[in-house]
Amino acid sequence: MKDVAVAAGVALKTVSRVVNDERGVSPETTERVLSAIQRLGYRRNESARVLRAGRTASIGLVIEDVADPFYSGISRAVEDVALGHGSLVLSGSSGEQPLRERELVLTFCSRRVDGLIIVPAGSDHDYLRPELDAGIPAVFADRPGGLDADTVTCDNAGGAHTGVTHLIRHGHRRVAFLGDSASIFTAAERLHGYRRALRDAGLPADETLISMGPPERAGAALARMLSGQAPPTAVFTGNGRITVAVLRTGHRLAMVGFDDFELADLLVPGVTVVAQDPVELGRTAAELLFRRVLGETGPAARVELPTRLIARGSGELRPPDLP
Amino acid sequence: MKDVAVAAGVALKTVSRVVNDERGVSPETTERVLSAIQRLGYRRNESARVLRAGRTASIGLVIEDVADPFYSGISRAVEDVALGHGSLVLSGSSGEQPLRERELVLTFCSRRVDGLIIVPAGSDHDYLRPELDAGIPAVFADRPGGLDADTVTCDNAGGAHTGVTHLIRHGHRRVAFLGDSASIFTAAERLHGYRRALRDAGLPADETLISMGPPERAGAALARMLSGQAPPTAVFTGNGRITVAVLRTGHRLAMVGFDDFELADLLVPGVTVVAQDPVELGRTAAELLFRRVLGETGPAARVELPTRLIARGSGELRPPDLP
DNA sequence: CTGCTTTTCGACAACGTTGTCATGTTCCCG
DNA sequence: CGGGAACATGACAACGTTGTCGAAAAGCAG
Repeated sequence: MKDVAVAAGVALKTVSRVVNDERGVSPETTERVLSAIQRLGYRRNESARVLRAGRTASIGLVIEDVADPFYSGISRAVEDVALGHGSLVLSGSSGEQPLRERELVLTFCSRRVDGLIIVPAGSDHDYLRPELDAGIPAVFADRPGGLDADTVTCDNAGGAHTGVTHLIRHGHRRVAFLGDSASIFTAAERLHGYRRALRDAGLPADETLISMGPPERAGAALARMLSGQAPPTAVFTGNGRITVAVLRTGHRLAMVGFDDFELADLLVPGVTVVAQDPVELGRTAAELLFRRVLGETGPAARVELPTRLIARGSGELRPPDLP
Repeated sequence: MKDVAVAAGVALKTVSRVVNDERGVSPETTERVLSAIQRLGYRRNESARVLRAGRTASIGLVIEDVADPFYSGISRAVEDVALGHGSLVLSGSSGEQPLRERELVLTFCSRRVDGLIIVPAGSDHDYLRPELDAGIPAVFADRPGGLDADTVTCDNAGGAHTGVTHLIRHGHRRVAFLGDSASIFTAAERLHGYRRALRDAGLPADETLISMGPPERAGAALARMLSGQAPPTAVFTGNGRITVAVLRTGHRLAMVGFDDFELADLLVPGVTVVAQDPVELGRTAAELLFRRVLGETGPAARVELPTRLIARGSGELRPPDLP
C-alpha cells in the first residue's frame, strides 16, 4: 500500500480510502491510485485489516466428517449463507473425537472467527464458555451442546416414532431397533422415539431387539437377533450408515431407516426412510449465527426441524405370518 | 498480552517468549507468566501473529461442490494432510462457475493463505499468474489449470477406455457414451478414451450414440437414442451423477459408469464402474502443495492416478441378440 | 578480583491497515 | 469580499505480535 501511495504520489491514507470506496477522494486521484494498484498488482492484506478492524469475516464450522453426505450437505448450506454475508468458512472434521473438536474450536477462536457452528462431538463443552463470554457467538447444530447457545436439531424422537409406528401399522409386532452408540445424542433420542412408539401401540419392549453401537457392528447385531428365539419381523435403523450396513446383510425384513440417501428409491424394494434435511439444518444454523454476529442479543434460540416419512416399499412389507 | 505482562510483572516480550516456548526464560518467570495467562484467559491473537510472521498456517481449497461425494472425499483428505502440517483449510464451492472460482481464489489470496488447491472450473486462469509469481504455491486437482503448476489428475481417458473395452469384450458393438458438458476437461478426456476404445476394437464411431451435457439431460438423451434407428445395446456413463440419472430411467442395458458410488453393489444388477479414488487425489494434491509451501522448488509435477474397473454385473450383460 | 561468556530480560521497531484529527483548498451565500 | 461549510488530502497513532539488539546479572576461568 505504501508502494502504491508512492507510485500514485499520494498519502497512504488516500490509497486506503480508494481501496475501501470511502467518499472524499477526487475522481482523478482515484483514477491515479487505481492505475497504480493495477500496475503494481497490489492486493490488500486481510490479516492487517483484521488486526485493525477486529472482524475477520470468517466463521468456523466443526462437523463430524465432511465426507459423510449428511454433513457435507450442512457444510454446503453453511458455505452459501456465509458467502451471502461476505464471509468465509474455516471448516474441520472432528471425527466424533471430543479432543479434536476442542482443538479445532480453540484454533478457530485464536484466529478470531466471527462465530462458530459446531456439531458437538463430546458432551462436555465447558472449554467453550470463556470464548462465549468473550463474545464469540456459537450455534450448536444437529445436537445440543449443553451450553446456553442457539441450537438447531431435528425432531429425532418424533421421526423415529413416526417410522416405527409406520411399521407397526403394517402389522409388525416385533420391530428391532439398530442405533448408533448410545452416547451420541441423536441416537439416544431416536431410541426414545422408538420406545414411545411401542408404548403408544401397546406393544411390549423387548430389550433383545435393541442394539446400540457403531455401524460396522450393526449387521452382526441383526444376525444375532434373527437367529434368536423370537426374531423381529421388521427393523428400524437409527441412521444412514446403519441402514446401509443392514442392507448389505441381504435380509428380507420390513425396514424403515432414519436419514434419506441417494438411490434409496432404486433398490428393490425401495427403502422407506424418515428423512431429515441437512441443507435446511445448515442454513438455519448459519442464519442464526449471522444474526448474532450482526449484534442480535436475547435468549438462546432452540429450533427443531421436522422430519418426513418417505414410503418406498421396504416399510410397507407385511410380516410373513400376516398374508 | 500486555495485560498478561503487567499481571506477571514482566515485559511484553517475555510473555511472547513463554507463549512461543522460546528458550531464555527462567522456570520461575515462566511459571508466573503461565499462571497469569491462565488467570486472564489469554489466547494469542493469530491475526497479529500472521501479520508479523507472514505465514498464515492455512491453505485455500476450491472445489466444485462440497455436497458431491467425490469432492467431499477430496476435501476430507486435504483436511487431514493439512492437519498433519498444523494448517487449517479455507474451503469454498465454485459450483462450476469460473467467476465464483476466481472470486474465491482471490479472497483466499488476500487472506494470505500459504497455498491453494484448486479444482479448476473455467479454462482461463490467467488471473492466477500474478499470485503464483508472488510466490503463492498452487496445485490443480482433478483437472489441469492451464498454468505451469503442479497438477494431479486421474487417468480419465484410460479409465474410459477400459470401461468401454469391457463392454465391447462382452459382445457389444453399439455402445453409447453419455458424458458431461464437453467443456469440462474430464468429460472431454473420457470421450477421447471412449473413441479410442472403439477404434482399437475396429468398431465404427456413431455420433448419434454420443451425448454430452449436464446430468439432468442424460436420461432424455438416452431415451432418444433408444427410440432411434439403431439403438445402443450398452451405455458408458461419464460420471457418477450421469450414472445415477441413467439408472433412474429404468432401462435394461448393459452399463459401465465412471466413478464408484455407495450402494452400487446393492442394485440389481450391481453396477460395474471405473473407480477413481478421491481420497488419494486429495491426499496427493495436498502433499504436493505442502512440499512447495515448505520451500521445494523445481519444475511443476504432473501426477496421474490410475483408475480401477470394478465388475458387478451391469457391465457383464450380453447384448440381446447374442444369447 | 578481573575479564570473559552465558543467561535472562526489556525497549523498541516493524508488519499493513484504518480511525482520528488536522490542514489546506474550494465554493457558496449574504 | 468576508465567513463559514464542504471537500480533498495527509500525518500520526494504534491494532497485537515478534525480531533485533542491548543491558544487567550471573557464572566462570585465570
